[in-house]
This record gives sequence, structure tokens and C-alpha cells, in this order.
Amino acid sequence: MERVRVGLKDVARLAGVSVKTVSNVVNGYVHVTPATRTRVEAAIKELDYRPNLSARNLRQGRTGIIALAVPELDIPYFAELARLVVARAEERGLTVLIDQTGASKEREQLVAEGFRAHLIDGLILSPLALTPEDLAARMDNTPMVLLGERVYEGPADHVVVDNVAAARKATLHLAALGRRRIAAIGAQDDAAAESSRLRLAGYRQALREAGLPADDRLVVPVRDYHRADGAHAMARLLDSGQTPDAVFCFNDLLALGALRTLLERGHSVPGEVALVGFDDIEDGRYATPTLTTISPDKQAIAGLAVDLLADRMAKRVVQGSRVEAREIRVPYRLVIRESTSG
Amino acid sequence: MERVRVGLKDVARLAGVSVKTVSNVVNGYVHVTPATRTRVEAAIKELDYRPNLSARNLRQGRTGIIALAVPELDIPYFAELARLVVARAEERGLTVLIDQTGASKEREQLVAEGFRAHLIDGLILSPLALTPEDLAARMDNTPMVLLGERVYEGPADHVVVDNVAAARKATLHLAALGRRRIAAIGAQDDAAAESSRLRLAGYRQALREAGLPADDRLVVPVRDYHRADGAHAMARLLDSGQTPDAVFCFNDLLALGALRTLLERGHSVPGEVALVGFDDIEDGRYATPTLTTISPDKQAIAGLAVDLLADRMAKRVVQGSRVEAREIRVPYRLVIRESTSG
DNA sequence: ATGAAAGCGCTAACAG
DNA sequence: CTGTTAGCGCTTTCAT
Repeated sequence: MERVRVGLKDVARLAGVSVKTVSNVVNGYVHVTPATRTRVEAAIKELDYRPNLSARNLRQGRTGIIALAVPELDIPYFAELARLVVARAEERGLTVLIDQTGASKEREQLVAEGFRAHLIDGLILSPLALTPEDLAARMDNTPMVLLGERVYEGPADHVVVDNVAAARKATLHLAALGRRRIAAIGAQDDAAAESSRLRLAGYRQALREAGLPADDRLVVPVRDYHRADGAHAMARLLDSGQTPDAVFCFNDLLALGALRTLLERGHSVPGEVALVGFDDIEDGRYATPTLTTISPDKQAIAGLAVDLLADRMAKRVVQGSRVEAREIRVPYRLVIRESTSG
Repeated sequence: MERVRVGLKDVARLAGVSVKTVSNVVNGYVHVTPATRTRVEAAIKELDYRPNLSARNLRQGRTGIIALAVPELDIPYFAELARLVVARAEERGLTVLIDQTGASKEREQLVAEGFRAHLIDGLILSPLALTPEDLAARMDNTPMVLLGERVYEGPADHVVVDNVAAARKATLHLAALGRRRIAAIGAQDDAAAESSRLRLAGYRQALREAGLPADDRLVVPVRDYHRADGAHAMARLLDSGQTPDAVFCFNDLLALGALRTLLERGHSVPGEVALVGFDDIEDGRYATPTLTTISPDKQAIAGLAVDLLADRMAKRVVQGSRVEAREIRVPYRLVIRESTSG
């Protein structure tokens, strides 16, 4: 038994009205007699009619779909963000489609250049490999909101956390504990690695303020921001003989990896080495010791990203794309847990 | 400066050919003179033409979009699955849109009943709250693939792991270590909680085989499968005076929560209490001690789900929806780590 | 308050 | 190998 394709026309016929009237009912217009409305609604239910979105989209020139482009969905920070973005979008009647860039410059560029043109109305992008120049040179004019530090002056909104200030705060916390040899894990050579650069700056600034010497042997570069990178970085640091008494890791995954290496080798945390991360992912709250970390307001990040994007999408319809780029700073907190206070 | 809406017609005019020819080029048809092709391609680049997907979809009756419905994106198991599904779908030219059901029956039903009708061509659903009856009563006939144990005989494919056998294997592993008081964390009252029911069955079967008494005080129910639930369940177990010498947790998050509680209270793992989880999420590989777990082949789950779905979508076009429901069993392994072998 | 008809951009017959 | 044309299902003037 094959379900029949049912359209507005069929509903109209059954209800004995015109297509326009059915459309009005479906779209909740006001000027419809209650009687007519009831009749139409009955017909809709009877036929199990569902509007064809493709047709509606074609007609209206929009789809109600936005894309969220993140490096990878199973990086907890982005998974948490994605959950919040999807939830907020839903509240606003928007559907979210996910693009995974793998932090590859090519994929990020593809996404930014709108390879989903005509399918999405807007884009939330977490650029990792794209340089400010790349972004400034963007041709596509689909509304876009960028997540992460501001790196670009084009007509795109940014939702940012003050990475320098947050990294400084994390490092000062370690210094205040009396730690003198504070290492940093998470430096990246890559020119595009904005947040790495900024967190490093905050770390160095804090050392200066605390009157501690900046020892480059305590700054460990990583390839990626995964647990494995943190574990390897920590191992390299220990192997080099540069045992620190504290480590600021540029994200929680690095910190969890580093923690693993430390415990594996019999170092006590925070006894011998104190540890701070960045992101406040749930893992850190259940690690042993629990992880001190910088906690950005993810709810705000996701909510604002969707709101800004929706606003820009609306504006675009009315007045082209001539809207000032806005930058919104989101609050963060230092959450002190056992890895610095056990 | 407003970008002009450019369509096939414009490209055709510029290239001096008909729309059909442009369409042929765009869709990579064979019968096009190289010369013509080049000319058309030049025009496309010149105008920065992008096909309007809504129009194409409307015409073809499909969208190339599939939905992945999971309880929540930041549950690591589902995040890992989502990453793999999105990646595999992309390989097949499909776009994935995410629905978060929050394991709510209402939301799951909405998704299964096709509230995205005409927007998606197919659906991959991980049902948590839906009962077999709910699913059997499904009206919508969008192709669907179910993830998890088979609970339903309708025309939907299933990608499953043998929960009973896997749980049995995990429990037998603990018994083989000489543990006698093996607890289980993760029972659920909910009638819809298939995998909980099955894992519990496997656990009990293993106890019987190992000649161990089944003590219901060692079976701890939970509300959800999050870290917090595991932590609380373990606390309740310890508080009840029923200290076990091993615990089989029905997923890794429960195990990580339980681990936290054990360490917090000074119990050694695996010394006093050995621990096994289920899912093999990355967290478990970096916990201290690292977590022994059942590792389902997630790559296979995601890949097969997409493949089965794509196959069913193709078949539907050809021959309606008359295809046997298929059930595919995916392999799993017991991965022994420190939490049972330290 | 409702109806009639045009057309969004594309693909697929059907011609040639 | 390429051109012409008819809709896909919907919203939206413009009438009534």
C-alpha cells in the first residue's frame, strides 16, 4: 500500500476551498473563518498532509536550515556546544546541519565559501585553520557567525571569549599557589592557531606579573588538542628533565592527557604538579583529581551565536548585507577543583 | 552591492546554449561536446553560479539530507557515532541533520513520525524511550534505520550489537578474575529500556554460568546513563553496606562515575573493586585506572547504518517500500585495561 | 474572507 | 548532442 503524494491541492479539494485558503490555514493567517479553518484542519488530518519544504523554500528563497561547522563532533567541547546550538536553534524554529571540518583549512574554506549555498540560510563556524586573510577574502555572503577569538574584520559577527585574560587568570592562579616552574602545554606553530597564540600570550603576561622567569623549555607545542597530544607533550616535558611544579594546559583534553601521563609515572597531582585546563568539559569534573579549569559560558556562546545569526538573516532580507560586524564577549570563570587544591 | 540571483538561465544565456545543456554539464552528463562543456564551465565560474537545491529537490522529490536522531550530542558514545555517521554520509554525498531527542518519548515519536517530512530522505534513529509497540505502529514511511537492539518487526533495518552476549562476556571476565560479589549498575525500570534489560540478562546469565549467587541487592537501578548516575549508584551501593569486589556498569559513563566515587572514598581499583564498562569511549582510555570495557565496532555501526539507509532510499524509488527488514549484527570486543588488571 | 493564476529554479520528457 | 517545455508544490500578488 503506497502512501499517496498529498499536496495543498488535495486538501483544498477535500475541504471544498481554494488552495490559497488552505495555505492561509497552514501558515496561521488571521483572516480565516473559524468554520473554514476547522474544515480545512479536518481535511489536513484526514489526508495526513505535510507541507513540502522544498517547494516552500524554493518559493521563499530560504530554508530555515543553518549549518554548524566544527572541527569534530566528538571533541567534548564542540559536542557540548553543538548540543546547545541545536537546542537553541530548535527554539527558534531553525534546523541545524553539521559540517565537520577536521580543522582542515580546505574544508573550512569550502564551508565558508558556501558550498551549501541555497541549502542553508546561515552558518556558524568555528575556524581553526583559516587565517584572518582567508576570512577577509570570503566571497560568499551567506550570513555567518564566527566562534572563537576575533580574527577578522569582515561583515561577520563574532562570539568570543577573552583568551588572553582567561589564560592569564589560570596562570596567576597557579602562581598564587606558590608554584614557580609553571609549564604551558598547547603552543602551536600554525599561523592560523589564534587561540593558541592568545592563550600563550596570557600565560606569558601572567608569568611577568608574578615575577617568574619565562623559560621556553617549559612551553610545549602540540599538533592537536586531543588527549593523546597532552599525554605526549607531558611525557616529552618530563623526559627533558624539565619537571614543572604546575602546568597550564590550553584545553581540558590536553590536561586530561597530561594528567594520565603524570599519574602513570607516579607523580602526584596536585602535590608535585598542579594542573589547570580550559573549557570545563564534563570529563574534568569526574577525573581524579577533578580538574581545575577555565569555564567559558557555553550556554551564552551557543545562544548568542544562534541569535546573532538569526538576526543577521532577518536583516539580510530587509536591507541587503550592510550590517556592522558585531563582537560579543562571553563571560568565563576560573573553576577551582582538586587538581590545584587537593 | 547586492549579489544578483543567478540561475541556469543566466548561465545559458552567457554561454550561448540552452538550459538543458547547462543542466547536463552541472550534473556531469556524458553527452556534451568538450568545447561546449568548457564554455559552460567558464560561464558558471564567471557568474559564480550555484545550483538551487530547493528547486532541484522539489523537482526530484528528494533532498539528499538524512536525519540522525540521538538522545544528546554530548554523550560521548553518540558524539563518536555522530562523527562517523556524518563522515560516512558525506562520502556518499549525503548531508546529515541532527535531532536531539533527549531520550524523551514524545520527541522520539515526533521524529519517527516524520515531522521532518519532505525535508529528509531517511532517518537513523537511536530509540531509547520508544517501545516496540510505538515503533510497530509507525505511520510515516520515510526509510529508517534503527540503532541498538532489535525491538521491532516493522519494515525498518536494525544495526545491533548482541547486548546479552556482550554483557555476559564482561561479567564472565570479572568472574574469571576470581571476583565473587559482582554488582551491576544500570538497571532501568522503564519498559522501553531494551538495552538495559538485555545487559542485565547477560549479567545474570554469566553469574549462573560462573556458579555465583544472584544477589538483587547488587543490582543498582539508575535514572539515566550519565556520569552522575554512575557516581550516585556507586555511592548508594557502598552506603548500603553491600561492598562488591567488582562492578559491571552498563556503559562507560556510569563506570567513570562509579570510579570517581570509589576513588573519592578511598577504595582501590582494581585492587578492592574491579570495574568494567560498555561502549569504549575515549575518556575510558585516559582515566586512571584506564577502563576495561566492551568495545562495539562503532565504525561498522555508523557505516552500516548509512549504507543500509542509502540502500533503502534507493529501493524506495524503484519499488515502493516493500523491502524485508534486515538486521545486521556488529562485532564487539572485550578490551581489558587497568580497571580489571592493574 | 477567499479564489485564480503566475512563477520560484530546476530536471526530464520529447523533439530535433 | 542540444533545445523546448511542462510541471514539482508552494506562496503571493491581484481580483473579487
